[in-house]
This record gives sequence, structure tokens and C-alpha cells, in this order.
Amino acid sequence: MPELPEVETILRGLRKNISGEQVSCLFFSAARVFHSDPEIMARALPGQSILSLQRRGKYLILRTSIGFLVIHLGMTGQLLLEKRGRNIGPPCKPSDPHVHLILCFSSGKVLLYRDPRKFGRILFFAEESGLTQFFIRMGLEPLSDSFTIENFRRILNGKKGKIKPFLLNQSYICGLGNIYADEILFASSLHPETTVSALTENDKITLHRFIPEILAKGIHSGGTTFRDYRNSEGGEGGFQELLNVYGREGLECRKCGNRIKRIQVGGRSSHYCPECQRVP
DNA sequence: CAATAGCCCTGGTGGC
DNA sequence: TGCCACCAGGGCTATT
Repeated sequence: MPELPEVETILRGLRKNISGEQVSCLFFSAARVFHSDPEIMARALPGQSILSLQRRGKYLILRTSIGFLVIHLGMTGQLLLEKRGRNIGPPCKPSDPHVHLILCFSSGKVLLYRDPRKFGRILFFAEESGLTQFFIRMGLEPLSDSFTIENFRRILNGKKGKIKPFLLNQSYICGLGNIYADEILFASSLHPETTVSALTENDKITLHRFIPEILAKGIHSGGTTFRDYRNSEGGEGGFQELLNVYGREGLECRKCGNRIKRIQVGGRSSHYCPECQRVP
């Protein structure tokens, strides 16, 4: 499940490898991952160069002089670089049925979008205004200067739900998913069912500190490979070795030795230590 | 407006 | 060994 650290790791890999590359040809499948008409994108992109790459929450944005290619990896999406596609026959048709987009570059490099579960999404915006409109409801970027304690307090203010669903809501803070949300709550010693309205000022300060800190650690480790995640070069991340609660149900808490529990909160499984994370 | 339930989708898993 | 129901979960839509 690619979350902010995984998307950031992919972004850095792509920046290194396809910045300035010119699209020579492309392939797209009929999968429902395309939330914009892929024909328009397919007509626009050949001949264009990748001018820059950015990330917004869990979205990747590839800018060309003719428009913006926006990609979300969903649950199982992968962006993979190949030197000169072994499984791509001319012009560029995939043998892997899970590959839904291929960008071939003039240099011979190839970028594949692969997504077995098809929860990902690909969009194309010819105008920057369309891009801006698309991201208008996105929340605070947790690793940007806008993630101040004042802004964090402001988005928490008046919320009635539990902290775990709050952290997962992309219109409040963008980029967190189930893994990092659980890890942030463990680091903050907060039970996932704590109501937002019950958070003390100290809780808020602690959360505000650990949200960027845990995400930065994830990026430093190259992301978390729990199952499907691979970086753009096909490699695995390292943060799964450092997880304290996610995926550790029944195992001993690294801090206190008690058994890690798993419960459903807001329809999502939540892993926590009943000893270290106080009951609300 | 805010919170929540249901839906999409397929590979892996566990029970028999 | 084979079969199959079941689960994971990001983000959107519909509902309360």
C-alpha cells in the first residue's frame, strides 16, 4: 500500500531517471484506472518531455509542456523503470496483463504502470487550472512548511470522530495510510479510538511532532514493503523491519513486551499496544 | 457539513 | 493436494 514515503521514494527514483526524457510512444489498457480519457493523453504525450516531477499527498504529477499526467498507485500500483523493456514487443505492448500504461522514451528507457487490483488512478490535465481544481480538497502536506502546529490545531478543531479515521482522511492531512497512521499513533502513545475532541494540548503537540518524523523515517528507509510495494527500480523498502505495531498482531510490543492487538476502527484494521497506547 | 457504510478488485491465505 | 470462501484497504459515492 503505497503511502507518502513510498510515493516519495518512487518520485525520487523517477526524478533521477526520467527527468528531461522525451516520450516516444505509449501504450494504455482498457482498465478502469483511467479517470481521464486515455485517448486524449495518448494523442498529447508523444514528443513531449518530462519537465518536472512532483508529489501531492499520495499522487505523483509528471509535468510536460502540454499537460500534467497524474498517477495514484491505489493499493497495488507500481511504477517500474526498465532499461529497454524485455517484455515489451514493438511498438510497446505488454505481455503482463496487469500493466495498464507504458511510456517509452526516446533514450530507450521505459516506464510501466502495473496494478493488479486496479485501485489506482491515472488522470491527464491539459490545463494547470484542471490540476489545481483536482487537488483543491487535499489536506495539509505533512512534510511541508504549511504543517504548522497552528494549522494542525485548526483542522482538529470541532472534529467529533476518532483519531485513526481522522489521520486517514486525505482532506485533513494528505499522504497517511493505514501503516503510517498506526505507527504514528504508537509513537504518540495514543489509542486509535481516542476521540479527536478528547485530545489534550500535549497530545496535539506530540502528534504534530511524530507525523512528519515517522514519515521521514519511512522515506529514509525507502518505504515499507509489506507485500506489493516496490520502488521504481523494483527494489523493496526497509521500513517493515522498523514497524512497531502494523502487521504485528499477537507479537510482543518492542517497548513493553505486551501483545500487540488488532481491532477495526472506522472499517480499517488498527494495530496497537494496549499497554503503551492508553484506552480513551 | 461531518461521520459512516458499502463498493470496487484480485492475489494470497487458511480451513477442510 | 485441491478447492474456495474470505480478507486486505484507498478513496469514492451514498446515506444518515
